[in-house]
Amino acid sequence: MPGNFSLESGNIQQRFPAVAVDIIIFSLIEDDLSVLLIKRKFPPFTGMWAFPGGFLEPNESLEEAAVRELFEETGVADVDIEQLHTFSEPERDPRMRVIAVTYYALVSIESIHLRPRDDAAEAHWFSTAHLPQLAFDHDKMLEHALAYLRRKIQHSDIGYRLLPDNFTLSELQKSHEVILGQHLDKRNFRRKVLNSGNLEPTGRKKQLAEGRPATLYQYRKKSEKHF
Amino acid sequence: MPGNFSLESGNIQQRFPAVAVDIIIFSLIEDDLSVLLIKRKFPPFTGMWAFPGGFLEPNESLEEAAVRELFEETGVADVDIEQLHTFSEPERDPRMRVIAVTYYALVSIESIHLRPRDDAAEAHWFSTAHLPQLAFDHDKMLEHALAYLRRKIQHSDIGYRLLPDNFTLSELQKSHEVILGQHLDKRNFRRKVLNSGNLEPTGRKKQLAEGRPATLYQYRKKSEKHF
DNA sequence: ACAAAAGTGTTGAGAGTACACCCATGC
DNA sequence: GCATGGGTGTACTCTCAACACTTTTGT
Repeated sequence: MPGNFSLESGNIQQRFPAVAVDIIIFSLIEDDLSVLLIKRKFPPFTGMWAFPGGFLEPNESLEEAAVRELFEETGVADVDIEQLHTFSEPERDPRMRVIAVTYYALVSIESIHLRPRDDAAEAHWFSTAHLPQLAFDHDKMLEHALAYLRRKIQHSDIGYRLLPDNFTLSELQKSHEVILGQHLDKRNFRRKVLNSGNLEPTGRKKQLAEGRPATLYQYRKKSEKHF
Repeated sequence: MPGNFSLESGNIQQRFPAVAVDIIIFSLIEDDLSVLLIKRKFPPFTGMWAFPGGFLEPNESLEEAAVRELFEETGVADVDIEQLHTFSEPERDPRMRVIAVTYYALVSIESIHLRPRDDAAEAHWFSTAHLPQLAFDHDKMLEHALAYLRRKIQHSDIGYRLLPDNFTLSELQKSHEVILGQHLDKRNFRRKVLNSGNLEPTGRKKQLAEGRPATLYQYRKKSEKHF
C-alpha cells in the first residue's frame, strides 16, 4: 500500500496503468473442453480471437467489471466467477500499460444464451484442443487457468458445473475426464462422487438415450473444497 | 481485454485507477507466526500499521514492484514471492481508487536484515496472534493469505522456508504446527517429511541445545506441490 | 437376439492416525 | 542421576487403483 503517495512524481499517464479484466468461460461441447472467445473489432490484433473482457469502470469492483463485460460482449449472465492470476508484463499490450486480472467460470452450455450485443464482435466457442491464435498474452492466461482447473478438480466436485442441473454419472465422469485429459475408471469414479455426499438422485431417468436409461442426479451443495 | 479502447470516454483520472502491490512476509519468531508491518508516515491512516507495499512503476511488472517496495521499505531482499489475490473494492482507499495486488513470502528470520531506509517508516515484526489494527483492508488481505497458507502447507513442505538453511525436524514440525494452529504427532510428522524425499541430513548436529543434540537437515528441492 | 450404455464388488497398496517408551547429552 | 528434548515402531482405518461381468432398454 502507498507509503507516501503525496510524494510520488511523474505524469499521470505513466503512473496509472489501465486495469482490465478478462474472463475465461469453460464449457463442455460435444465432449470437448471449450472456451468462449470473441473476435476483436478494434486494433490491436483486429480480427484475432481473445477472451471477453474490458476496462474496469470507476465505481465497480473487478468482479462486477468481469460480470458486466461478459454480459455486454456475449450476453452471458448469471455465472459464478472466481479470480485467478493478475498479469502485468509491461509490454503485454502494445497500446499502453494494461494490468489484466483474469477470472474463470464453468458453465453448462444449455444455460448459455449467446447473444452478441450492440457493438460487440462475434462470440464463439472453441475447443481448447483446436484454438486459433489468441491476442495479447491470452494463451498464457489459458494455460494458467487450465492448470488451476486440473489441480482443483482432483480434490473437488466442480465438474458438475459444466453440466445441466440434472445429469447422469456418466456425463459427470466425462466432464472430469475431459478436464484431466485421461480416462477414469467407472466404478472408482462413481464410488468417489457418491461418497462425497454432494449428489442426490432425482428419481428420474434420462430418456431417449441409447441403451439402458441412466439415473439423473442433481448437485446438493454440501462441501466444496477449494484448492 | 479491451475490445474497443479507442471508444472509451471519461477523464483519465477516473478511467485509470492506481495499481499498488502489498507484500505479506511471514516468519517464525519465538514460536509465533509473525508478519512484517510498517508504520505509515503519510495520510491516510498515518501512524497505523500496514503491510509494506506501494505503487507500480511504469516499466516494471507487479513482481518487480513487490520486490522493489519490500526492499525500499524494509531493506529485505532475496525473497521468493508468490502472487495471491487482487483487491478492488472501490472504497478500499479513501484517497482514490487503488487496485491492490497482494504477494506473500515465507522467510527465515535469520536471513532478514531489517534496515528501514531513507524515508521509510519503522518496520516491525508482529505476531499474527497480537496484531495492531491494520490500515485499509489489510486485515482482509491477511485473512486471505493465512487461509491460503494453511491450505497449502497440508500438501507440501513449505514450512522449511520459515527456517534457516539447516534445521532440526522438531523445528520443522513446530513451523507446521504454528501455521496450522494445532499439535502434530511427532512420529507421524517425521515419517511424513522424511518419506517426502525432500530432506537430507547434513550429518551435523545442533549444538548448545538442552537435551540430546538433534540432527540438522537441509532442504533438497525435489518436488514441491502447488495448491 | 443383439447393440448400447448403465450399473455393480472385491482385493491389495499406500497414507494417515493413534499411541508410549528408550536414548544422548549437559549439568 | 536427573532433566531435557531427540528419536523410534506397530496396528488400525481409510482412500485409491486395478479389474469384468450383469442389467436394462430400444430396435
